[in-house]
Amino acid sequence: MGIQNRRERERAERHQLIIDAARELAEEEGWDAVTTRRLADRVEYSQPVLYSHFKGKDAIVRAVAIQGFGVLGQELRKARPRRGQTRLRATAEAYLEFARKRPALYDAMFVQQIDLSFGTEETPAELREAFAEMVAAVEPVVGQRDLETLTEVYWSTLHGIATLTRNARLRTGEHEARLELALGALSLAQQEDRP
Amino acid sequence: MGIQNRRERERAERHQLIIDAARELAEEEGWDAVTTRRLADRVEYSQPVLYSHFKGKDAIVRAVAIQGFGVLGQELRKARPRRGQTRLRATAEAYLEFARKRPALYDAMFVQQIDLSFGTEETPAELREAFAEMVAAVEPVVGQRDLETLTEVYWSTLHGIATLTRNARLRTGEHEARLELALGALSLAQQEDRP
DNA sequence: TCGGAAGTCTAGCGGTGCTAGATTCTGGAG
DNA sequence: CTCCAGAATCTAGCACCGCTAGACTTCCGA
Repeated sequence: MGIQNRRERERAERHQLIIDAARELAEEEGWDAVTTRRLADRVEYSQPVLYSHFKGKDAIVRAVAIQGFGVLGQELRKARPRRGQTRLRATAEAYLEFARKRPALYDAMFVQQIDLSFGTEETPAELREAFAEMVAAVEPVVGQRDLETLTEVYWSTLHGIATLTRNARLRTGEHEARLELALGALSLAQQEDRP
Repeated sequence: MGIQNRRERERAERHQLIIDAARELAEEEGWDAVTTRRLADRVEYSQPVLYSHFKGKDAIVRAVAIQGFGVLGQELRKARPRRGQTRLRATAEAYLEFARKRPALYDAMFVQQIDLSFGTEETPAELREAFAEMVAAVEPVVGQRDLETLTEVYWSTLHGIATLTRNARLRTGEHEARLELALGALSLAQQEDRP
């Protein structure tokens, strides 16, 4: 009994060890460098051990991505508006900073194909919670509009800025101006609604 | 002389044949299925022939992407506003339709890493022209704002919607509502500026 | 007619994700 | 303490990947 317990605990630890090693390797050298051989080397087990924990490489990336949503959720939760700053802006800045500072993690969450759908029953809690933070940020400016839809637009804008910036498709150095314009646009309707 | 001419012509035709075959294969089975072996099979030449035309596989994807921007530019140019529709909306709808109907092409342009930077001197004409169409769509609603920056925000929003929709990260069936909200937000400042 | 250049191919390198089957380790029964 | 079943782990290999050296074939011009 106790032995079984220890084994399960060790197994869970190794499971997490693999996920961490994959994330670290990706953050150091990009996802192209994350091969099953290098990953196995890093955790000091042979390749087949990976397959006793995950169905395949995709499942490992997927696990990294889900935990990435957990980290994103934390970052957004921590982002409290500074003096004179709206929550909409504080959250947006935190989101974009996350995308910029952890490109490999963001990649796993959004660029690598990992078959992770939102808004269905089996959506992991991490995803739901991160989305909830964005809903809360949008709520103060929603006005007459539909809250969830507006949040999706807000998120899309941030995601678009994040990815286009990364691919060098936007002018550099205009980051602040873009954010200003984007947030201004999303908020303005609120002012419109006031008499 | 005439012989040299014919050879160059044949070479150019084969160059385009390779690009078309790569695009078609990607559109049929996704970019994962585009291997140099299968591509060589399809154009009925051996692998090394590909390398006499392109530096490597990346260069082929890059060529597909650039021509993709050409197609996108055409689609946006064709998209004239219907009765009572703004150009901002007509262009947005054309953009999103392009992303939805040609996912593999859109992938090459934005998801596959192809080292294709915007806004520098060596930016291909196709990219510049597609961007110019978006600038023209945004111009009527720019108000006091900076035109290029607003276009980047517009583009980011569309790109975000396109990619998140594809990865099933947004609710299905709310497409129209999202677009309505997004375009409304981007346009509203214009009305604000009026006395 | 024939030599050389241009064009094209075969065969192979080191890598990939993944797995069958051999081997080692472990813990409880006798 | 010994032994063995089953769990845990590894070695070795498959079919495929991007890419290329070097052999071979084709064709033009002297």
